[in-house]
Amino acid sequence: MAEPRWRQIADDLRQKIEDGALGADGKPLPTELELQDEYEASRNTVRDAVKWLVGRGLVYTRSGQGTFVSQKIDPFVTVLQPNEPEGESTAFAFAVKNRSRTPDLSVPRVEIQVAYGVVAAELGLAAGASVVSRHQRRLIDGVPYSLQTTFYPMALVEQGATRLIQATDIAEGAVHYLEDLFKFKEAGRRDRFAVRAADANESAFFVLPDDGRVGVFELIRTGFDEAGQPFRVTVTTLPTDRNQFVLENGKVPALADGDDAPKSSSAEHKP
Amino acid sequence: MAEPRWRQIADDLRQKIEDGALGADGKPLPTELELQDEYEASRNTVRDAVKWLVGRGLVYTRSGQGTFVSQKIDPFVTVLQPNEPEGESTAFAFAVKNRSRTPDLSVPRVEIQVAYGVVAAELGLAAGASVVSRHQRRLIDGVPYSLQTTFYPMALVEQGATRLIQATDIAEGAVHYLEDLFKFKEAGRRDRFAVRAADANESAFFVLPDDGRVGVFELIRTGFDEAGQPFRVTVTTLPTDRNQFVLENGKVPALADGDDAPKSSSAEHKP
DNA sequence: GGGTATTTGTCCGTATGTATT
DNA sequence: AAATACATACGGACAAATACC
Repeated sequence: MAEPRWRQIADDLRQKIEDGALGADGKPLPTELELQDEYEASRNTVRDAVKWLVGRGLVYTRSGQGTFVSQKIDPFVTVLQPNEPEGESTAFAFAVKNRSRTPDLSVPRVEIQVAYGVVAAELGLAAGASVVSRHQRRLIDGVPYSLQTTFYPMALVEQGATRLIQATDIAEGAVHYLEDLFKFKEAGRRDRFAVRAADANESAFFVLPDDGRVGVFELIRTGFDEAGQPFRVTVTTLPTDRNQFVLENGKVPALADGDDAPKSSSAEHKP
Repeated sequence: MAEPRWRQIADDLRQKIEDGALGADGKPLPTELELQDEYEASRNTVRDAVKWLVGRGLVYTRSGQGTFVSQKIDPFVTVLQPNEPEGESTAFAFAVKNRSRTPDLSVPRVEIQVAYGVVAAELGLAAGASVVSRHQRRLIDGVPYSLQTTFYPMALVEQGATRLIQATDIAEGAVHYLEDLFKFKEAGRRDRFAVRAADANESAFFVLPDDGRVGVFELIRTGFDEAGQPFRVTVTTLPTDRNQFVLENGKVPALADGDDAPKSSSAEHKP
Protein backbone atom coordinates (compact mmCIF):
# COMPACT_ATOMS: atom_id res chain seq x y z
CA MET A 1 0.00 0.00 0.00
CA ALA A 2 2.05 2.88 -1.26
CA GLU A 3 -0.39 5.54 -0.20
CA PRO A 4 -3.16 4.70 2.22
CA ARG A 5 -6.61 5.28 0.91
CA TRP A 6 -7.39 7.94 3.51
CA ARG A 7 -4.28 9.81 2.49
CA GLN A 8 -5.18 9.75 -1.18
CA ILE A 9 -8.56 11.14 -0.31
CA ALA A 10 -7.01 13.78 1.90
CA ASP A 11 -4.62 14.87 -0.84
CA ASP A 12 -7.43 15.03 -3.33
CA LEU A 13 -9.55 17.13 -1.02
CA ARG A 14 -6.63 19.42 -0.27
CA GLN A 15 -6.05 19.94 -3.96
CA LYS A 16 -9.67 20.79 -4.54
CA ILE A 17 -9.71 23.14 -1.62
CA GLU A 18 -6.62 24.98 -2.80
CA ASP A 19 -8.07 25.22 -6.27
CA GLY A 20 -11.16 26.75 -4.77
CA ALA A 21 -13.30 23.94 -6.10
CA LEU A 22 -14.40 23.06 -2.59
CA GLY A 23 -15.41 25.07 0.38
CA ALA A 24 -15.11 28.43 -1.32
CA ASP A 25 -17.23 31.30 -0.04
CA GLY A 26 -17.78 29.65 3.29
CA LYS A 27 -19.86 26.80 1.97
CA PRO A 28 -19.34 23.53 3.78
CA LEU A 29 -17.53 20.63 2.19
CA PRO A 30 -19.61 17.66 1.10
CA THR A 31 -20.92 15.70 4.04
CA GLU A 32 -19.21 12.54 5.14
CA LEU A 33 -21.98 10.53 3.57
CA GLU A 34 -21.48 12.27 0.23
CA LEU A 35 -17.73 11.83 0.37
CA GLN A 36 -18.25 8.19 1.20
CA ASP A 37 -20.19 7.81 -2.04
CA GLU A 38 -17.81 9.93 -4.07
CA TYR A 39 -14.69 8.06 -3.07
CA GLU A 40 -16.33 4.70 -2.56
CA ALA A 41 -14.77 4.36 0.83
CA SER A 42 -16.23 3.75 4.24
CA ARG A 43 -17.30 6.65 6.36
CA ASN A 44 -14.47 6.00 8.82
CA THR A 45 -11.95 6.21 6.02
CA VAL A 46 -13.18 9.55 4.73
CA ARG A 47 -13.25 10.69 8.33
CA ASP A 48 -9.56 9.79 8.64
CA ALA A 49 -8.90 11.91 5.57
CA VAL A 50 -10.78 14.85 7.00
CA LYS A 51 -8.98 14.44 10.32
CA TRP A 52 -5.69 14.84 8.52
CA LEU A 53 -6.90 18.07 6.96
CA VAL A 54 -8.05 19.25 10.36
CA GLY A 55 -4.64 18.47 11.79
CA ARG A 56 -3.10 20.62 9.11
CA GLY A 57 -5.38 23.47 10.02
CA LEU A 58 -6.89 23.49 6.55
CA VAL A 59 -10.44 22.76 7.61
CA TYR A 60 -12.47 22.56 10.79
CA THR A 61 -15.55 20.59 11.60
CA ARG A 62 -18.63 21.63 13.48
CA SER A 63 -20.78 18.97 14.95
CA GLY A 64 -24.19 18.99 13.37
CA GLN A 65 -23.19 21.46 10.70
CA GLY A 66 -20.43 20.25 8.47
CA THR A 67 -16.82 20.74 7.51
CA PHE A 68 -15.53 24.16 6.52
CA VAL A 69 -12.26 25.47 5.19
CA SER A 70 -10.36 27.58 7.68
CA GLN A 71 -10.05 31.27 7.04
CA LYS A 72 -6.69 32.92 7.53
CA ILE A 73 -6.79 35.18 10.49
CA ASP A 74 -5.39 38.65 10.61
CA PRO A 75 -2.49 38.35 13.02
CA PHE A 76 -1.49 40.57 15.89
CA VAL A 77 1.88 42.05 15.14
CA THR A 78 4.04 42.78 18.13
CA VAL A 79 7.00 45.05 17.60
CA LEU A 80 9.97 44.45 19.84
CA GLN A 81 12.04 47.57 19.91
CA PRO A 82 15.71 46.90 20.50
CA ASN A 83 16.28 50.18 22.30
CA GLU A 84 13.16 51.06 24.14
CA PRO A 85 12.88 54.83 24.11
CA GLU A 86 10.88 55.28 27.31
CA GLY A 87 7.59 54.63 28.98
CA GLU A 88 7.22 51.04 28.02
CA SER A 89 4.01 49.47 29.07
CA THR A 90 3.81 47.16 32.02
CA ALA A 91 6.58 44.69 32.25
CA PHE A 92 6.66 43.55 28.66
CA ALA A 93 7.41 46.17 26.07
CA PHE A 94 5.14 45.72 23.15
CA ALA A 95 3.25 47.62 20.58
CA VAL A 96 0.47 46.27 18.51
CA LYS A 97 0.12 48.01 15.23
CA ASN A 98 -3.03 48.03 13.13
CA ARG A 99 -6.39 49.58 12.69
CA SER A 100 -7.39 51.02 16.01
CA ARG A 101 -7.28 48.00 18.17
CA THR A 102 -8.24 48.41 21.76
CA PRO A 103 -6.17 46.59 24.32
CA ASP A 104 -7.66 45.30 27.52
CA LEU A 105 -5.66 44.44 30.59
CA SER A 106 -6.84 42.44 33.55
CA VAL A 107 -6.24 43.40 37.14
CA PRO A 108 -3.03 41.71 38.22
CA ARG A 109 -3.26 38.63 40.37
CA VAL A 110 -0.45 38.84 42.88
CA GLU A 111 0.98 35.83 44.65
CA ILE A 112 3.92 34.92 46.77
CA GLN A 113 5.45 31.77 45.39
CA VAL A 114 8.44 29.60 45.82
CA ALA A 115 10.93 30.00 42.99
CA TYR A 116 11.71 26.88 41.07
CA GLY A 117 12.63 25.75 37.60
CA VAL A 118 13.09 28.43 35.02
CA VAL A 119 12.31 31.29 37.38
CA ALA A 120 14.87 30.30 39.98
CA ALA A 121 17.46 29.68 37.28
CA GLU A 122 16.92 33.00 35.55
CA LEU A 123 16.86 35.02 38.75
CA GLY A 124 19.87 33.19 40.12
CA LEU A 125 17.95 32.18 43.23
CA ALA A 126 18.22 29.03 45.21
CA ALA A 127 15.29 26.75 44.59
CA GLY A 128 12.97 27.47 47.47
CA ALA A 129 13.51 31.22 47.69
CA SER A 130 10.38 33.38 47.72
CA VAL A 131 9.31 35.41 44.75
CA VAL A 132 6.43 37.77 44.03
CA SER A 133 4.48 36.88 40.93
CA ARG A 134 2.21 39.32 39.15
CA HIS A 135 -0.04 37.72 36.60
CA GLN A 136 -2.09 39.51 33.95
CA ARG A 137 -4.27 38.58 31.02
CA ARG A 138 -4.38 40.71 27.94
CA LEU A 139 -7.11 40.97 25.37
CA ILE A 140 -7.15 42.96 22.17
CA ASP A 141 -10.54 43.83 20.76
CA GLY A 142 -11.90 41.20 23.06
CA VAL A 143 -9.66 38.51 21.62
CA PRO A 144 -7.36 36.77 24.09
CA TYR A 145 -3.87 37.98 23.33
CA SER A 146 -1.43 37.00 26.02
CA LEU A 147 -0.92 35.55 29.47
CA GLN A 148 1.86 37.17 31.37
CA THR A 149 3.52 36.65 34.70
CA THR A 150 6.39 38.64 36.09
CA PHE A 151 8.46 37.32 38.97
CA TYR A 152 10.44 39.52 41.36
CA PRO A 153 12.72 38.37 44.16
CA MET A 154 10.98 38.80 47.50
CA ALA A 155 14.03 40.74 48.63
CA LEU A 156 12.86 43.72 46.58
CA VAL A 157 9.67 43.95 48.62
CA GLU A 158 11.60 43.67 51.85
CA GLN A 159 13.71 46.56 50.66
CA GLY A 160 10.64 48.73 50.23
CA ALA A 161 9.01 47.95 46.91
CA THR A 162 5.71 47.35 48.60
CA ARG A 163 3.57 48.20 45.60
CA LEU A 164 4.73 44.95 44.02
CA ILE A 165 2.52 42.99 46.37
CA GLN A 166 -0.57 45.10 45.82
CA ALA A 167 -3.11 43.72 43.43
CA THR A 168 -3.48 46.94 41.49
CA ASP A 169 -2.07 47.92 38.17
CA ILE A 170 1.15 49.90 38.29
CA ALA A 171 0.33 52.50 35.70
CA GLU A 172 3.84 53.60 34.87
CA GLY A 173 5.04 50.02 34.66
CA ALA A 174 6.49 47.94 37.41
CA VAL A 175 10.01 48.19 36.08
CA HIS A 176 9.76 51.96 35.93
CA TYR A 177 8.43 51.98 39.47
CA LEU A 178 11.43 50.00 40.66
CA GLU A 179 13.81 52.24 38.76
CA ASP A 180 12.32 55.33 40.39
CA LEU A 181 12.22 53.80 43.82
CA PHE A 182 15.72 52.38 43.91
CA LYS A 183 17.36 54.92 41.61
CA PHE A 184 18.76 52.42 39.22
CA LYS A 185 18.32 51.41 35.63
CA GLU A 186 17.36 48.20 33.93
CA ALA A 187 20.68 48.05 32.16
CA GLY A 188 19.95 45.07 29.98
CA ARG A 189 17.45 42.42 29.06
CA ARG A 190 17.64 38.97 27.65
CA ASP A 191 14.66 37.52 25.80
CA ARG A 192 14.26 33.85 25.12
CA PHE A 193 11.84 32.70 22.45
CA ALA A 194 10.49 29.22 22.19
CA VAL A 195 7.39 27.40 21.04
CA ARG A 196 5.77 24.67 23.05
CA ALA A 197 2.42 22.94 23.34
CA ALA A 198 -0.26 24.89 25.15
CA ASP A 199 -1.19 23.67 28.58
CA ALA A 200 -4.77 23.31 29.77
CA ASN A 201 -4.97 26.86 31.13
CA GLU A 202 -3.70 28.38 27.94
CA SER A 203 -5.95 26.24 25.80
CA ALA A 204 -8.92 27.44 27.79
CA PHE A 205 -8.00 31.12 27.83
CA PHE A 206 -6.97 31.34 24.19
CA VAL A 207 -9.73 28.98 23.08
CA LEU A 208 -7.35 26.73 21.20
CA PRO A 209 -8.44 23.54 19.47
CA ASP A 210 -8.21 20.54 21.69
CA ASP A 211 -5.89 18.56 19.45
CA GLY A 212 -2.76 20.43 20.42
CA ARG A 213 -2.17 21.63 16.88
CA VAL A 214 -1.67 25.24 17.90
CA GLY A 215 1.31 25.88 20.12
CA VAL A 216 2.21 28.95 22.09
CA PHE A 217 5.12 31.29 21.94
CA GLU A 218 6.85 31.40 25.27
CA LEU A 219 8.82 34.57 25.84
CA ILE A 220 11.05 34.71 28.84
CA ARG A 221 12.41 38.17 29.48
CA THR A 222 14.99 38.64 32.18
CA GLY A 223 15.92 42.14 33.29
CA PHE A 224 19.38 42.94 34.64
CA ASP A 225 20.67 45.85 36.66
CA GLU A 226 23.97 47.66 36.11
CA ALA A 227 25.85 45.00 38.04
CA GLY A 228 24.53 42.30 35.74
CA GLN A 229 22.28 40.99 38.47
CA PRO A 230 18.85 39.73 37.35
CA PHE A 231 15.97 41.35 39.21
CA ARG A 232 12.88 40.25 37.31
CA VAL A 233 11.69 37.58 34.95
CA THR A 234 8.64 37.98 32.77
CA VAL A 235 7.03 34.96 31.17
CA THR A 236 4.59 35.71 28.38
CA THR A 237 2.70 33.20 26.31
CA LEU A 238 0.84 33.90 23.09
CA PRO A 239 -0.76 31.49 20.63
CA THR A 240 1.27 30.96 17.48
CA ASP A 241 -1.75 30.99 15.21
CA ARG A 242 -2.46 34.69 15.59
CA ASN A 243 0.79 36.34 16.52
CA GLN A 244 3.82 37.62 14.73
CA PHE A 245 6.80 39.52 15.99
CA VAL A 246 8.77 42.25 14.34
CA LEU A 247 12.28 43.20 15.29
CA GLU A 248 13.86 46.34 13.99
CA ASN A 249 17.53 47.16 13.96
CA GLY A 250 19.25 50.29 12.78
CA LYS A 251 17.63 52.58 10.26
CA VAL A 252 14.43 51.02 9.04
CA PRO A 253 11.52 52.70 7.29
CA ALA A 254 8.38 52.87 9.33
CA LEU A 255 6.07 49.90 9.16
CA ALA A 256 3.00 51.06 7.34
CA ASP A 257 -0.14 50.77 9.39
CA GLY A 258 -2.10 48.82 6.87
CA ASP A 259 0.97 46.80 5.98
CA ASP A 260 -0.17 43.32 5.41
CA ALA A 261 1.48 40.66 7.42
CA PRO A 262 2.99 38.03 5.16
CA LYS A 263 0.81 35.02 4.72
CA SER A 264 3.32 32.40 3.80
CA SER A 265 6.38 32.17 1.68
CA SER A 266 6.64 28.44 1.57
CA ALA A 267 6.19 28.30 -2.15
CA GLU A 268 8.99 30.77 -2.62
CA HIS A 269 11.92 28.93 -1.21
CA LYS A 270 11.73 25.32 -2.07
CA PRO A 271 14.70 22.97 -2.29
CA MET B 1 -21.16 11.89 27.68
CA ALA B 2 -19.29 14.42 29.72
CA GLU B 3 -15.88 13.10 28.81
CA PRO B 4 -15.53 10.67 25.96
CA ARG B 5 -14.08 7.33 26.92
CA TRP B 6 -11.03 7.79 24.72
CA ARG B 7 -10.31 11.08 26.41
CA GLN B 8 -10.56 9.58 29.89
CA ILE B 9 -8.10 6.91 28.85
CA ALA B 10 -5.77 9.48 27.33
CA ASP B 11 -5.83 11.58 30.50
CA ASP B 12 -5.16 8.53 32.61
CA LEU B 13 -2.25 7.51 30.44
CA ARG B 14 -0.86 11.03 30.45
CA GLN B 15 -0.99 11.10 34.22
CA LYS B 16 0.82 7.80 34.49
CA ILE B 17 3.45 8.90 32.02
CA GLU B 18 4.09 12.14 33.89
CA ASP B 19 4.31 10.24 37.14
CA GLY B 20 6.86 7.99 35.56
CA ALA B 21 4.69 4.97 36.13
CA LEU B 22 4.61 4.26 32.41
CA GLY B 23 7.22 4.36 29.70
CA ALA B 24 10.07 5.29 31.98
CA ASP B 25 13.59 4.33 30.98
CA GLY B 26 12.63 3.89 27.36
CA LYS B 27 10.37 0.93 27.89
CA PRO B 28 7.35 0.81 25.62
CA LEU B 29 3.86 1.44 26.90
CA PRO B 30 1.53 -1.53 27.19
CA THR B 31 0.43 -2.78 23.81
CA GLU B 32 -2.93 -1.83 22.42
CA LEU B 33 -4.22 -5.27 23.24
CA GLU B 34 -3.15 -4.92 26.86
CA LEU B 35 -4.66 -1.46 27.14
CA GLN B 36 -7.85 -2.81 25.64
CA ASP B 37 -8.05 -5.28 28.48
CA GLU B 38 -6.99 -2.83 31.15
CA TYR B 39 -9.55 -0.19 30.25
CA GLU B 40 -12.19 -2.59 28.99
CA ALA B 41 -12.57 -0.62 25.81
CA SER B 42 -12.27 -1.59 22.20
CA ARG B 43 -8.94 -1.45 20.51
CA ASN B 44 -10.10 1.44 18.33
CA THR B 45 -10.96 3.43 21.42
CA VAL B 46 -7.59 2.97 23.06
CA ARG B 47 -6.05 3.84 19.72
CA ASP B 48 -7.97 7.11 19.76
CA ALA B 49 -6.52 7.80 23.18
CA VAL B 50 -3.00 7.07 22.03
CA LYS B 51 -3.52 9.23 18.96
CA TRP B 52 -4.34 12.14 21.21
CA LEU B 53 -1.13 11.62 23.13
CA VAL B 54 0.79 11.43 19.87
CA GLY B 55 -0.80 14.69 18.78
CA ARG B 56 0.46 16.27 21.96
CA GLY B 57 3.96 15.07 21.27
CA LEU B 58 3.97 13.04 24.48
CA VAL B 59 4.48 9.65 22.85
CA TYR B 60 5.29 8.23 19.46
CA THR B 61 4.45 4.90 17.93
CA ARG B 62 6.60 2.59 15.89
CA SER B 63 4.93 0.02 13.75
CA GLY B 64 5.78 -3.45 14.91
CA GLN B 65 7.52 -2.23 18.04
CA GLY B 66 5.27 -0.36 20.37
CA THR B 67 4.47 3.03 21.81
CA PHE B 68 7.18 5.05 23.52
CA VAL B 69 7.27 8.28 25.45
CA SER B 70 9.01 11.09 23.63
CA GLN B 71 12.28 12.33 24.97
CA LYS B 72 12.81 16.07 25.21
CA ILE B 73 15.38 17.16 22.73
CA ASP B 74 18.22 19.50 23.48
CA PRO B 75 17.34 22.58 21.47
CA PHE B 76 19.49 24.67 19.21
CA VAL B 77 19.78 28.15 20.63
CA THR B 78 20.20 30.92 18.11
CA VAL B 79 21.35 34.26 19.41
CA LEU B 80 20.14 37.29 17.50
CA GLN B 81 22.46 40.15 18.25
CA PRO B 82 20.76 43.51 18.04
CA ASN B 83 23.90 45.30 16.91
CA GLU B 84 25.93 42.92 14.89
CA PRO B 85 29.54 43.73 15.53
CA GLU B 86 31.02 42.56 12.22
CA GLY B 87 31.64 39.58 10.03
CA GLU B 88 28.27 38.04 10.30
CA SER B 89 27.91 34.72 8.60
CA THR B 90 26.21 34.42 5.28
CA ALA B 91 23.03 36.35 4.98
CA PHE B 92 21.48 35.47 8.32
CA ALA B 93 23.39 36.43 11.39
CA PHE B 94 23.27 33.65 13.88
CA ALA B 95 25.34 31.95 16.45
CA VAL B 96 24.64 28.59 17.91
CA LYS B 97 25.97 28.18 21.36
CA ASN B 98 26.62 24.85 23.03
CA ARG B 99 29.11 22.06 23.31
CA SER B 100 31.21 22.11 20.18
CA ARG B 101 28.59 21.70 17.57
CA THR B 102 29.76 21.56 14.00
CA PRO B 103 27.72 23.45 11.46
CA ASP B 104 27.39 22.26 7.91
CA LEU B 105 26.37 24.46 5.03
CA SER B 106 25.24 23.30 1.62
CA VAL B 107 26.44 24.80 -1.63
CA PRO B 108 23.99 27.50 -2.57
CA ARG B 109 21.46 26.79 -5.24
CA VAL B 110 21.10 29.93 -7.30
CA GLU B 111 18.06 30.73 -9.37
CA ILE B 112 16.55 33.61 -11.23
CA GLN B 113 12.94 33.91 -10.25
CA VAL B 114 10.03 36.18 -10.69
CA ALA B 115 9.26 38.14 -7.55
CA TYR B 116 5.82 37.65 -6.13
CA GLY B 117 4.04 37.58 -2.82
CA VAL B 118 6.08 38.35 0.23
CA VAL B 119 9.32 38.84 -1.65
CA ALA B 120 7.93 41.41 -4.03
CA ALA B 121 6.20 43.21 -1.19
CA GLU B 122 9.24 43.34 1.03
CA LEU B 123 11.59 44.44 -1.76
CA GLY B 124 9.12 46.98 -3.01
CA LEU B 125 9.18 45.45 -6.49
CA ALA B 126 6.38 45.14 -8.95
CA ALA B 127 5.07 41.61 -9.12
CA GLY B 128 6.85 40.13 -12.10
CA ALA B 129 10.25 41.76 -11.58
CA SER B 130 13.24 39.43 -11.61
CA VAL B 131 15.11 38.48 -8.48
CA VAL B 132 18.11 36.31 -7.75
CA SER B 133 17.49 33.68 -5.12
CA ARG B 134 20.26 31.91 -3.25
CA HIS B 135 19.10 28.90 -1.31
CA GLN B 136 21.06 27.01 1.32
CA ARG B 137 20.47 24.17 3.73
CA ARG B 138 22.12 24.12 7.11
CA LEU B 139 22.87 21.16 9.29
CA ILE B 140 24.34 21.11 12.78
CA ASP B 141 26.02 17.93 13.86
CA GLY B 142 24.27 16.30 10.96
CA VAL B 143 20.84 17.39 12.19
CA PRO B 144 18.81 19.52 9.76
CA TYR B 145 18.79 23.02 11.16
CA SER B 146 17.45 25.51 8.68
CA LEU B 147 16.38 26.18 5.14
CA GLN B 148 17.29 29.62 3.94
CA THR B 149 16.74 31.61 0.79
CA THR B 150 17.91 35.13 0.16
CA PHE B 151 16.39 37.20 -2.60
CA TYR B 152 18.16 40.13 -4.28
CA PRO B 153 16.74 42.41 -6.94
CA MET B 154 18.12 41.50 -10.36
CA ALA B 155 19.15 45.12 -10.73
CA LEU B 156 22.06 44.51 -8.34
CA VAL B 157 23.53 41.94 -10.69
CA GLU B 158 23.09 44.24 -13.64
CA GLN B 159 25.03 46.85 -11.72
CA GLY B 160 27.96 44.52 -11.30
CA ALA B 161 27.27 42.17 -8.40
CA THR B 162 27.97 39.17 -10.57
CA ARG B 163 29.03 36.88 -7.78
CA LEU B 164 25.42 36.77 -6.66
CA ILE B 165 24.56 34.53 -9.58
CA GLN B 166 27.44 32.12 -9.08
CA ALA B 167 26.60 28.90 -7.28
CA THR B 168 29.49 29.15 -4.87
CA ASP B 169 29.55 30.19 -1.28
CA ILE B 170 30.44 33.81 -0.65
CA ALA B 171 32.80 33.32 2.24
CA GLU B 172 32.63 36.80 3.72
CA GLY B 173 28.86 36.88 3.42
CA ALA B 174 26.81 38.12 0.54
CA VAL B 175 25.77 41.27 2.35
CA HIS B 176 29.37 42.09 3.12
CA TYR B 177 30.26 41.47 -0.49
CA LEU B 178 27.65 43.93 -1.63
CA GLU B 179 28.76 46.48 0.93
CA ASP B 180 32.34 46.25 -0.29
CA LEU B 181 31.38 46.33 -3.93
CA PHE B 182 28.97 49.22 -3.82
CA LYS B 183 30.54 51.11 -0.91
CA PHE B 184 27.43 51.29 1.15
CA LYS B 185 26.15 49.95 4.43
CA GLU B 186 23.22 47.81 5.38
CA ALA B 187 21.81 50.59 7.50
CA GLY B 188 18.95 48.66 9.01
CA ARG B 189 17.12 45.39 9.12
CA ARG B 190 13.62 44.32 9.89
CA ASP B 191 12.94 40.79 11.08
CA ARG B 192 9.51 39.24 11.04
CA PHE B 193 8.85 36.17 13.12
CA ALA B 194 5.97 33.84 12.57
CA VAL B 195 5.05 30.21 12.97
CA ARG B 196 3.24 28.28 10.30
CA ALA B 197 2.68 24.68 9.27
CA ALA B 198 5.56 23.03 7.52
CA ASP B 199 5.16 22.40 3.83
CA ALA B 200 6.07 19.13 2.15
CA ASN B 201 9.66 20.18 1.44
CA GLU B 202 10.29 21.26 4.97
CA SER B 203 8.68 18.14 6.39
CA ALA B 204 11.00 16.03 4.28
CA PHE B 205 14.18 17.97 5.01
CA PHE B 206 13.60 18.34 8.74
CA VAL B 207 12.07 14.88 9.04
CA LEU B 208 8.97 16.15 10.77
CA PRO B 209 6.08 13.90 11.74
CA ASP B 210 3.46 13.66 9.07
CA ASP B 211 0.61 14.88 11.21
CA GLY B 212 1.54 18.53 10.98
CA ARG B 213 2.01 18.82 14.71
CA VAL B 214 5.40 20.50 14.45
CA GLY B 215 5.37 23.89 12.81
CA VAL B 216 8.24 25.96 11.55
CA PHE B 217 9.53 29.34 12.49
CA GLU B 218 9.54 31.59 9.49
CA LEU B 219 11.96 34.44 9.77
CA ILE B 220 11.83 37.11 7.14
CA ARG B 221 14.73 39.49 7.31
CA THR B 222 14.72 42.55 5.10
CA GLY B 223 17.88 44.62 4.74
CA PHE B 224 17.72 48.34 3.99
CA ASP B 225 20.34 50.76 2.71
CA GLU B 226 20.91 54.27 4.00
CA ALA B 227 18.08 55.61 1.89
CA GLY B 228 15.65 53.20 3.45
CA GLN B 229 15.49 51.17 0.28
CA PRO B 230 15.23 47.39 0.72
CA PHE B 231 17.88 45.48 -1.18
CA ARG B 232 17.57 41.90 0.08
CA VAL B 233 15.11 39.61 1.76
CA THR B 234 16.15 36.47 3.58
CA VAL B 235 13.59 33.81 4.40
CA THR B 236 14.69 31.24 6.94
CA THR B 237 12.64 28.38 8.26
CA LEU B 238 13.47 26.25 11.28
CA PRO B 239 11.36 23.62 13.03
CA THR B 240 9.83 24.82 16.27
CA ASP B 241 10.49 21.60 18.11
CA ARG B 242 14.25 22.02 18.30
CA ASN B 243 14.91 25.73 18.12
CA GLN B 244 14.96 28.64 20.48
CA PHE B 245 15.99 32.22 19.99
CA VAL B 246 17.75 34.55 22.32
CA LEU B 247 17.69 38.30 22.02
CA GLU B 248 19.97 40.48 24.04
CA ASN B 249 19.62 44.17 24.70
CA GLY B 250 21.86 46.48 26.62
CA LYS B 251 24.20 45.17 29.26
CA VAL B 252 23.58 41.50 29.78
CA PRO B 253 25.84 38.94 31.39
CA ALA B 254 27.25 36.37 29.00
CA LEU B 255 25.14 33.32 28.36
CA ALA B 256 26.96 30.43 29.93
CA ASP B 257 27.91 27.75 27.47
CA GLY B 258 26.35 24.88 29.34
CA ASP B 259 23.40 27.05 30.24
CA ASP B 260 20.38 24.87 29.99
CA ALA B 261 17.65 26.06 27.80
CA PRO B 262 14.40 26.32 29.73
CA LYS B 263 12.16 23.32 29.31
CA SER B 264 8.82 24.75 30.11
CA SER B 265 7.39 27.20 32.55
CA SER B 266 3.78 26.36 32.05
CA ALA B 267 3.32 25.23 35.59
CA GLU B 268 4.68 28.49 36.86
CA HIS B 269 2.24 30.98 35.53
CA LYS B 270 -1.21 29.61 35.69
CA PRO B 271 -4.38 31.67 35.95
C1' DG C 1 -40.39 25.96 22.88
C1' DG C 2 -40.62 21.43 20.91
C1' DG C 3 -39.85 18.21 17.38
C1' DT C 4 -37.45 16.55 13.52
C1' DA C 5 -33.97 16.08 10.06
C1' DT C 6 -29.13 16.58 9.20
C1' DT C 7 -24.38 16.11 10.30
C1' DT C 8 -20.52 15.08 12.95
C1' DG C 9 -18.76 12.41 17.24
C1' DT C 10 -18.09 8.18 19.80
C1' DC C 11 -17.67 3.30 20.23
C1' DC C 12 -17.77 -1.28 18.97
C1' DG C 13 -16.35 -5.67 16.34
C1' DT C 14 -13.77 -7.66 12.75
C1' DA C 15 -10.50 -8.60 9.08
C1' DT C 16 -6.35 -7.92 6.83
C1' DG C 17 -1.92 -5.45 5.78
C1' DT C 18 2.79 -4.04 7.05
C1' DA C 19 6.85 -3.39 9.83
C1' DT C 20 9.92 -5.27 13.23
C1' DT C 21 12.03 -8.61 15.94
C1' DA D 1 9.44 -18.48 9.09
C1' DA D 2 6.88 -17.17 12.93
C1' DA D 3 5.33 -14.07 16.38
C1' DT D 4 4.28 -9.50 17.76
C1' DA D 5 2.50 -4.87 17.37
C1' DC D 6 0.83 -1.09 15.06
C1' DA D 7 -1.82 0.59 10.58
C1' DT D 8 -5.56 0.50 7.48
C1' DA D 9 -10.22 -0.32 6.26
C1' DC D 10 -14.88 -1.76 6.61
C1' DG D 11 -19.59 -1.84 8.53
C1' DG D 12 -22.85 -0.80 12.04
C1' DA D 13 -25.21 1.50 16.05
C1' DC D 14 -26.21 5.19 18.80
C1' DA D 15 -25.18 9.87 20.89
C1' DA D 16 -24.70 14.83 20.67
C1' DA D 17 -24.88 19.23 18.39
C1' DT D 18 -27.07 22.24 15.34
C1' DA D 19 -30.47 24.19 12.23
C1' DC D 20 -35.00 24.71 10.82
C1' DC D 21 -39.76 24.47 10.85
